[in-house]
Amino acid sequence: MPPKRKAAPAAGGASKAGRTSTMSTPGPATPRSLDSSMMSEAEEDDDLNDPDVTEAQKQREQLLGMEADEFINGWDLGSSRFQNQTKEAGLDAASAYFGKRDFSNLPLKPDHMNRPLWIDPLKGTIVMERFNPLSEQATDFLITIAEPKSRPTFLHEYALTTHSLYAAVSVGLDPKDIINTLERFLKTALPPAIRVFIEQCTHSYGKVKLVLKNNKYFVESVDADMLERLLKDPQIGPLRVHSSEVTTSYAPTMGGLVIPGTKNAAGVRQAELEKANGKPAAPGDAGNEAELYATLNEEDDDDDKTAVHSFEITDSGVETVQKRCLDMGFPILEEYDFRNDDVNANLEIDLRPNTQIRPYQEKSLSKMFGNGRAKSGIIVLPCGAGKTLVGITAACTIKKGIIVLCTSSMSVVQWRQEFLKWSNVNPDDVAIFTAESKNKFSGNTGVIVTTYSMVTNNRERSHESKKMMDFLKGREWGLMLLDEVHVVPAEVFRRVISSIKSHSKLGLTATLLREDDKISHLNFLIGPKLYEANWMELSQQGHIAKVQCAEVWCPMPTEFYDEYLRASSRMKRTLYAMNPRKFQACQYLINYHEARGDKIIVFSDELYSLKQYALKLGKVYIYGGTGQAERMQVLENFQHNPDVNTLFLSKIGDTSLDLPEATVLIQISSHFGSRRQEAQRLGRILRAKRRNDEGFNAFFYSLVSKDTQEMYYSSKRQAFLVDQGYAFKVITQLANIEKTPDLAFATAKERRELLQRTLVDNEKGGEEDVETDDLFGKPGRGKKRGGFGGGGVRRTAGTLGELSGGHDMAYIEQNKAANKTLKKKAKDAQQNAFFKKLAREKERNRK
DNA sequence: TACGTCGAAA
DNA sequence: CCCAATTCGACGTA
Repeated sequence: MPPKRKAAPAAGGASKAGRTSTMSTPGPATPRSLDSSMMSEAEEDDDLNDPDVTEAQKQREQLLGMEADEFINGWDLGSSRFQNQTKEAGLDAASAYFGKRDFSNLPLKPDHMNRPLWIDPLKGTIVMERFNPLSEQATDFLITIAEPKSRPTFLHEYALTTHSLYAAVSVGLDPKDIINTLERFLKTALPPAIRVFIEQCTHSYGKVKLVLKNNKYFVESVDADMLERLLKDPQIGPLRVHSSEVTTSYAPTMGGLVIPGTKNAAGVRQAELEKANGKPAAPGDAGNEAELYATLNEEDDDDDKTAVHSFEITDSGVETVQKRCLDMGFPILEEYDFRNDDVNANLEIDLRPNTQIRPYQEKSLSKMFGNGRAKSGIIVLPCGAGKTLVGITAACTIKKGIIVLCTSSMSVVQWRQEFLKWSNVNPDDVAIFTAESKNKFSGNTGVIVTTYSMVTNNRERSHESKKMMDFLKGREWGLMLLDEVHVVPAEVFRRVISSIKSHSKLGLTATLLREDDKISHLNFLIGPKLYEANWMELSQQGHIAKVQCAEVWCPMPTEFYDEYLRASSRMKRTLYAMNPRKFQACQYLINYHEARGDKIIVFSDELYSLKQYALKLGKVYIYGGTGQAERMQVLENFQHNPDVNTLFLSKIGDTSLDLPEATVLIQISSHFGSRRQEAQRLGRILRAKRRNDEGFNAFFYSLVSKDTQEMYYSSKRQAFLVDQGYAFKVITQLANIEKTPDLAFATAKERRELLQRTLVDNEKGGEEDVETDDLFGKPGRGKKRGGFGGGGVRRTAGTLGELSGGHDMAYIEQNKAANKTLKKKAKDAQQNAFFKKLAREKERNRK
């Protein structure tokens, strides 16, 4: 067996590089194989060039494997255990010069040039050279078996995790294929630790299933011993419903399943692949769907007469069982054999004719339905890439009762509309369950769209809601669609999973990121990540907009900086948001992009500065306190009124607004280092319709006050986008900014006033709202921080900034016509009217 | 409309 | 390494 032979040398490969590899760096080997600390003894006397695998070696491998398993499990999913080990092991003297990441002594295969992958011994990640001709194939393969960690232009990093491997098996790969293919693509030998890890992960896959029958959950397995073992488990055993017995039935047969909206191109690709490889590809060689189907259908045929044993568990025990099984190494699968479900009514739903889903949507769905059943799991697509359509297509495939969970009532409405738009479902069958409306569908099955909190809330609720909840809980759903699934691990939301029973769950999100560690809970709450799109690839293919990202560094005028240094953290926030240089930069960018005809959204997490900016620039804004009607009005105008091109938003815009299309995004205050927020905001401009225009770019600016905490946060926030392949330019000077018409705070005097007003307003709690331009009245709600009045008027040293400086480190070439503000008068008139209307509205709201 | 509860954020 | 305290927003109910 070739893999074994190759793997054996790899065991010692790195740690003994000096002896075995002709091209290794002399001296103590620095980069070890994956786990030098635990392998070194075992390997010490290996003859690595021995072509034969001896029995002893096999045993040793076995042993290593166990350790390896333990070891890799520790390293799996971001554990620092591995890093610690390598740290402890220490690095040799030479490596100090090369850094820890000198891997030059890893033995390369002779034809390594033709192989795109290698394994980073420090991180245990698989690294792919994107420029290698085989990288396309390798990518297909890797996204099937591993999780993408980082995908900038030239080097992609993937990590093998238990879940990614389970996912791989679930689409029909077997360990041999994974290992062989990996070997084929690797420049270096596959470390045995990884091979064993793969074998172990894949071995126990699919042994245990969770199925829903007659509104009851059953743990099911073809392996009676396995079930026995689970029943004896101290955690799982008690969760069994005692009246129930262990039952036996027969697994159903599979037929060919066609996901609606897909092209039947898989077969063609398969043929091409075989040609490219020069041999018939082994099943799963490159993650090709056709192969997967083929493999599975074979298996299914074998499965025909397999006995299945099962026992019932309590509803509340589901999560525990899932978690426990995962911990024990038998991840419990949820697969819904919806085509053979004749208990639940079929839903009359199909994609509208001529709806063609995009290749990556098809790919992600084929992961879900890869074996003819519906697997639970998560699909990660950037915003604007059509997550909704993926969900709807899944619904149209399953054709059973569908429940959709969203984060806000806005997106509830959105989802319903999308359902009506993309499918032929009867509008009466798509019901909404929110605070406003609590309708059931007319027929005996249908689609329910609701929010997490509606379903979660178990406090006193209105009679209507209660009835509705009973309804939701009392039936079996075919598919639970979880929008923005990254919110689910929250303690409250996870209750949804057990209270509403669904045969399958599909989580959708743009960013499977949280700043806490709860994201891994999704693996047992919902299922493995089935697919994650590559943002760069999608934007190259024109599915999402190309984005220019830039970070604009705005110096702080000295008087501001002085205040900043001695301010409380709260005030610091306000101060660096109110930095007049930042304001100018913002004004400049708005000016520039409005002249180009862009629609601009400005985000500020800091409410005070949000309002100040918006008022000073005469732009509309929305924040949490903005009434519903006003919001709609502002959004409406932003969308359709050619004279309202800039919209200021608080973090309300992150989740709970359905924003119209914008092409430019400016962040003036982005306080926390939340990668998710950054990504989500970027997503706001990805759906730009003009994206297919030649050379069209969307713009993403992050305004950062120099030498403040913001710099740090900013880099943290960007981490995710950088991993997605976005490059952030740093702009220190905006060309001809001083020529901006009506440039604000151009004089030192104005800046001092701004500073003082900022200090005063924020000190005494700001309920006396800003005198000037108070079009919107004071905030509708929200208690202000107390604090004693008296607004200390601070002394400021008026120094003049140097921004008007001579050299242009120009980023945007100033377009001559750019500064011609468009139809300024008409605009002013119209906007004034608009503002007045809003003011009236606000006034009315206040009463 | 105000209040309470809850989540996210580092 | 974990926690704290704070802020803003959403939502449901009264």
